[in-house]
Amino acid sequence: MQNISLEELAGKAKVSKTTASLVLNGKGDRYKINKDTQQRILRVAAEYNYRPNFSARSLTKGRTMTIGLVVPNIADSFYSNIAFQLEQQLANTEYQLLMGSTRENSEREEALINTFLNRQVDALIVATTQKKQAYIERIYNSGIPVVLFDRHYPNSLLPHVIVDNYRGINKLIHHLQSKSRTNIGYVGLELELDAIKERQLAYNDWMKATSSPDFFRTVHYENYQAECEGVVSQLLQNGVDALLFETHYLALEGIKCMTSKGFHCPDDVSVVSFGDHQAFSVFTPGITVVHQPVARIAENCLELVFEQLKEGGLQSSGEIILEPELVIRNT
Amino acid sequence: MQNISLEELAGKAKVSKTTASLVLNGKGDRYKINKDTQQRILRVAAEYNYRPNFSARSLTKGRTMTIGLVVPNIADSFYSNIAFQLEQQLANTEYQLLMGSTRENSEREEALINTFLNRQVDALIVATTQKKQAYIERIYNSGIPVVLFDRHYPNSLLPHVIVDNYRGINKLIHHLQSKSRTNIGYVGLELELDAIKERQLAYNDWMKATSSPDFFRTVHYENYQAECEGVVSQLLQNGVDALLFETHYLALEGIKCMTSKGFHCPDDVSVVSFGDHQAFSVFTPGITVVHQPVARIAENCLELVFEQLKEGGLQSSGEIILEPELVIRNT
DNA sequence: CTGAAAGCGCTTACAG
DNA sequence: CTGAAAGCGCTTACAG
Repeated sequence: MQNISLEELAGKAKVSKTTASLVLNGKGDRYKINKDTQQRILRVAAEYNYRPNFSARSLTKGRTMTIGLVVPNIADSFYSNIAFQLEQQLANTEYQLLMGSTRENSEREEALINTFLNRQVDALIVATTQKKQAYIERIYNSGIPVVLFDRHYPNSLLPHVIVDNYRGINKLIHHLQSKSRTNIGYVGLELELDAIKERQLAYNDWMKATSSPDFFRTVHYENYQAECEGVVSQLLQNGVDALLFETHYLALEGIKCMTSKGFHCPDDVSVVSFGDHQAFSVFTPGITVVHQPVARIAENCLELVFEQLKEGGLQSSGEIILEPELVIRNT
Repeated sequence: MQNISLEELAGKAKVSKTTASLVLNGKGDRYKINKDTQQRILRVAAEYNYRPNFSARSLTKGRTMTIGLVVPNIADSFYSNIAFQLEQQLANTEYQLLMGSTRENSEREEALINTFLNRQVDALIVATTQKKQAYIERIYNSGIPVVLFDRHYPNSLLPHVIVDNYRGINKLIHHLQSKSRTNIGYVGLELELDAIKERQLAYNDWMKATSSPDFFRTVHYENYQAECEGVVSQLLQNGVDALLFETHYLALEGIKCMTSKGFHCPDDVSVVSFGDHQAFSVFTPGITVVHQPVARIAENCLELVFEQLKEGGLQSSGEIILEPELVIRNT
């Protein structure tokens, strides 16, 4: 098990480091190394369980075969699913994922990216706090592949894969209307994120267009549990007949509050959510949601990464907008 | 942004690489480098945004400051929470996490560990499929720090932090009994894991001791959703008044089936789960669970890692058994 | 077909 | 107080 070096390996196989290295890297045939010699080298390598030193290889090749993943919270089911997908799709490549959570803190985001850069990751996939545009652009412009997902910077050339947030909310509202709900409460987050703003805009546009009552409410990310409770009970008193949650964890919190107050879903008030969650198909009634295509998002992120890693660099526009899909359940 | 090397940096600061390296690594005072010289070096470093090449440093120091985390599934809330905790607790250290999912496939586990080892991770934290004892022991014995969590190998010296599975199930059963439930159905997994066996043993011991009817059932990991449905509806027909699920995702699936069949919880049948889930406090009624102390598990894993990394190596027994905590909700 | 040698970018004895 | 030099373990032109 104890690592032997290329040099020792070469010694035992009675060849030079060059030859050993060539063979071990599958270039034996190309360099017309004797079959016997090749066999010998391979045998010795197997026998001593030779592990090429990754740091040394990275140093000479200038690549670490590592991709840095930065998300707000890896314990959040959306991001952990993205991580899982990325990892699975990367499983048959040489790439590995290094990851970290920002907890929506932009300082932590910068520190994390910085750490990853210090480690010479070959690319960065980040769900940004959207407060580090200049910093990330500087990195991107210095030649390091970057792809943003879930959140992006409008008016920026940074490659990104996002979901059509506006349409997502629209779909939810239309669905609710088809169920004859008109007093639709909206529970969102107080965050400076474009993805969030888009969702809120969709609701507000609808509200104005239909002259619906203003049941638009937001809570703070850091204290969403407590605030959500307050907002929901207030909305309930105001007589909403539907509650639209901007994100899955708000919906979870909201449902908790609703049922604790004895309100029934969907009879009293219908609940829908932007973003799915394992629990939503388990609840009775099942919660209708707009689903974010996790596997597709991961796939597209990697496509953009590899496109940048390739010779000519990014060829496409670098913008991928996915359609969120309405999953109709019982609400 | 373009990286400059130590050599260039030294050139610009008009010192040798040695001096620059010393100062940059905070050893300036120890080596009594002139204050002025130090200032100059630091200034140049800042000006050119010097990033020491991590691969080069790893190569010379023989350490990568990287810990490999191997779990069955990073999208599983239990493991993603562990990952989050590890990452947060590691945030003020130089260590980073590299992670991968085995999907309970032991071949994939070996491949993953192998990849991590190729990358010279400094330590391994793994929730093993429990089919790779010899392989992992060989690694451990070769001097690489390893800590197992969630699953371990009984009769092995591999350091591990686990939960008292037997007691966990016991607590759940006692709780159910205190609610006067006697026909307790058990839904578990068909997996060769000690953690699982312990849970099942606890149920079976209780069953025999109390001459309770045999409502012990298992499903296959790969097809648990479909099979769970079958098992649960059968148990329901058999007239159980309580359902004990061996793990959170089985409970989720079971509840779905139960409610779809019109059974009410806890009136008709009370549901409890080994392992908590975000949804369980949202459901009405709240699901009583035995909670796995995620933060403590992560903390203890790191303690064992660092103990092994330290000079003398492991001093403690290397076995940490945590108590699962009963969280009583409405069931 | 195969080897000697340079180089990747650091750190750290060793000198002075 | 500071520098020249060796060495970490690879890869890859360059020779022959």
